[in-house]
Amino acid sequence: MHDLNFFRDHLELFEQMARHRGITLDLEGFRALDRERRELITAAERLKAERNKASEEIARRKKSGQDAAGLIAEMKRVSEEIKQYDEHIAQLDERTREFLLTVPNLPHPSVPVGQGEQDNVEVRRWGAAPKFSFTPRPHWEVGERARILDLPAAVKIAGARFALYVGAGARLERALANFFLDTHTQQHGYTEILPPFAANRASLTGTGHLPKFAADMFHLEGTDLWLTPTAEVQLNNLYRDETIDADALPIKVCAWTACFRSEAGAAGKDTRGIARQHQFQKVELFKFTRPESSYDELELLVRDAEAILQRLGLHHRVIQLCTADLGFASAKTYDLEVWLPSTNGFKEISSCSNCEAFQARRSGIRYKPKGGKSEFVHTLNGSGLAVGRTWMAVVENYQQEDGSIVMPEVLRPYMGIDRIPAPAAAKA
RNA sequence: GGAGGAGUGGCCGAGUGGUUGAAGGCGGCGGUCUUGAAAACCGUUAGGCCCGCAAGGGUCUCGGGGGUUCGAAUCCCUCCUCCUCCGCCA
Repeated sequence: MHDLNFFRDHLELFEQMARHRGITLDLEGFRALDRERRELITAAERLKAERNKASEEIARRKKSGQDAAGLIAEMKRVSEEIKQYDEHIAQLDERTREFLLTVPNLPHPSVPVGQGEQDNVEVRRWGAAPKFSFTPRPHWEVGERARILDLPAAVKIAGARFALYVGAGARLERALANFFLDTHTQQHGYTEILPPFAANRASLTGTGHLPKFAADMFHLEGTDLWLTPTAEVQLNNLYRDETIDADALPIKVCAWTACFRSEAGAAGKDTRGIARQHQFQKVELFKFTRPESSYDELELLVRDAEAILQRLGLHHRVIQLCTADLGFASAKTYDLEVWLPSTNGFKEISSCSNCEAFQARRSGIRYKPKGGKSEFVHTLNGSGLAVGRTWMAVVENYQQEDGSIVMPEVLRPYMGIDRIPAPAAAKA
């Protein structure tokens, strides 16, 4: 959310932002609403000042035994009037807030202006696509042959867009999550958090998931709880409505969680395999930083996520999103895309964003510099990485002609085996 | 799930309808003193919003929301959180 005063004073900035993001903002409506609201506040406060003065006078008169009945009667009328004003103002406040909550963040000047995905910019590539002496199979075929993935069972238990892993497949999921967490905590300096998998309205509003994206989440009926769509929500809200000690910054935390997404509007997209699920695991990276260092920290965050792909030996590239593709709360985003042989292309596996003070303002997360006034921190988040999609990438990139899957070196201690055996040897 | 108790400023802690945005203490900041420091002493020490070029003025905030009243930290309702006891349970 943007600061109301800043928004009012820089409408031209927001007009440009809307154009660059390809959205519409009713700025004229805002102007009228804002003007009316301020006029009413001024009028109401004038009456309140009058009432406060009169109340003192009443107290004085009563103390000295004088009559105050006339004044009291008059103030009764004034109070009625104030009540009318306050009710009207509350309505306008709510409308202002609702409007402001739907205004996305301003892109950083370094973000390329674009119309859509096609205008994203490739920043760098790492590694090379593996060469196969046979036609590589998609991960669901490899997984079914090796009997480590049972999608029909998941459909029976829960429905479409759920997955069920078996044996070494289940262990691979667990191995990946552990490898991610160990790397980030032991080598990259993040503190591990294991948060609730559900979050309330206030938390989801803080990150920007509510009110605008309610349809993308699973709401727990009859409660104020939603299944978390990403641990970004929980990690951001670790410090909601708190002032962080300046010396503690930057704070780096990471969390493994399940994530739940309704994927409304994604019908027909990624229907085969496990690329797009209602439930998936993810290790999330999150930073609270001082404003002046947040962009340096973003570069480091991307490197932390990339390091995982590199240690797994997976070919990937880094993409900078253009203005039109930028997420609601983000001022600048890099996506990491991993090579998937079956598609002969790249697939998103991580998204790393600097939200600047956008979330911090919504969530009330401040820090107090030495001798200065408290200010909002900057928040950054990134996947490090999506576990299910990494599972896909490992299975596809390390598949062998006989159907076995070689384990990358770094996973072997976690897996206890060098390769997931070929189908013939994989009898259940 | 049942029965009680509690939520005041950065922290502790007064305050039960009328100059209380809130005593006092601690902490923080500035100063006096000191070669320096400590101690002592003096002063200072929330934020949001509205009007205003500014200086400044006004208003709101004592867990959240609502109500009673001319006036609420103080009375009433409701919700949330924490604590104690009982029950249940992985």
